[in-house]
Amino acid sequence: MPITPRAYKGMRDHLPEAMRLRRFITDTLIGVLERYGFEPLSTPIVEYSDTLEGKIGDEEKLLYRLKYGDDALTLRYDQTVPLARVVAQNEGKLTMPFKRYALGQSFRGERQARGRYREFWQLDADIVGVDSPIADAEIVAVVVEGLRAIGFTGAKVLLNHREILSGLARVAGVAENEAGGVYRAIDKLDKIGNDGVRNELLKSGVSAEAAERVLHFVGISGSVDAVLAEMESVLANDAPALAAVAALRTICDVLTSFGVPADSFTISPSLARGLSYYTGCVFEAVLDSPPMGSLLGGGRYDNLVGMFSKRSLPTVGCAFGLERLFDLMLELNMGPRPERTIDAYVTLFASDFQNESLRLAGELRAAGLSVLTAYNPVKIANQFKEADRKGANFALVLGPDDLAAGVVQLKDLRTGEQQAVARDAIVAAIKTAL
RNA sequence: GUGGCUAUAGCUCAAUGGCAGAGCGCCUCACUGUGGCUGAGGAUGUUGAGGGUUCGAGCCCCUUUAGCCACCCCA
Repeated sequence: MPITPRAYKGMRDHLPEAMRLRRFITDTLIGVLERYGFEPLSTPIVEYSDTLEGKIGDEEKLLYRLKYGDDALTLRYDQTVPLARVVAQNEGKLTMPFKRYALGQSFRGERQARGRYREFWQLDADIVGVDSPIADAEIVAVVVEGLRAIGFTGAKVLLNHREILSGLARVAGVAENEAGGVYRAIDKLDKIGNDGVRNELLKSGVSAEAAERVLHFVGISGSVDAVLAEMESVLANDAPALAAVAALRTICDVLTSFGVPADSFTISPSLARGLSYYTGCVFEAVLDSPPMGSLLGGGRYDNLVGMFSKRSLPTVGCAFGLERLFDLMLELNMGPRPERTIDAYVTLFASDFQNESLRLAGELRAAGLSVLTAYNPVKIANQFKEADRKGANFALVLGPDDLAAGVVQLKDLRTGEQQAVARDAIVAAIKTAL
């Protein structure tokens, strides 16, 4: 009795057509990262459980646990904790600052929702071991450039800073234990509007007066310079928050120096992005048009990567979530058009001549072309049909007449034009016609 | 975690409780050395799974699985 074939819930197969788009996304992004000097890193999908435990609080029930003999193992749920482990384990071999990118899947047993899967691929980029705002700016630049390179030309990065939020809470007179509720509330500003945020603030116990101060602050808008200046005047007496404003100013200056377009980044006082482990700047990439939610996020977390190390390892990074980018690009019909990926399809005329055809295929492959051959000398029309469907640019025929004449029939499947090409000139003919 | 919606051919979807269909795709032929276009023909279903009501269930009821949407939460 055959069982019903099905992929495990929350996990997906990617057929060749989908994989071509996914490869386009990751190849393009990696190209950008390598221009910024990021180096590739790969770590195992499985870690000892004690490496991952205790890092994400009550989310631990989402972890996939494995047992192999006496080994307690866990599938990684992100690529940041493994980064911390590998950095600590190889301190002598890595020169700081360490700029690495890592492409791979992570696993969380979450209930499925739009854009959220139990197996998800991310391309993480982090700069470890330096607290310079230049590093923050590099990460933001990579995000802008990367998103635009894969086709999100309207992508924009919203910037804020953890210490500015803390300073806001202090200046507005919000009790320390209410600050979390404030961050959660203001992060929804775009979604629920001013009144919605006010309700949430009051509901979480913030005084009406403090709520109004918070609302005024998150309403600050305008050019980068104007927003930063206004923030400074509101935060006038809060030294850590003022330092954070200065850091944001430097980041924006550096972005401008890098040539990052001014319309691709802005300061957003309402951006909170969770709170968990960010310690410095935080950012989020959004789409202006069409208006979509967050594309990806990132920021500075100075206490995370050093957790297995004696040294302090300030880190800034981001993670391109492949699932979200992929789903969006499919939905918006983005990405390169399906293209022909096979250079040549060599037909088999008859078993008697198949060695000649296969020898020809071998020569084409040796010349660097991607080549398919027929496997059975079925009716030639069907072989042409298959060549077309597989996306071959050319179909080649070596029949008895051609062998006698010392030629190969070369048909361009894109134009329908066919010519007889001398057997020893065939590689050159294909290469020039490609 | 809460609430709602959906599941029918490979795909997108129809079908008053009464013979399971269409479009696209697929296969064959027109065309025994030439794909796409056109025309003619053909195949395809345990109606997600399990149970129940009924003379009779794709349709109604229960259970289950999976997916989608909103909320919650959030790397």
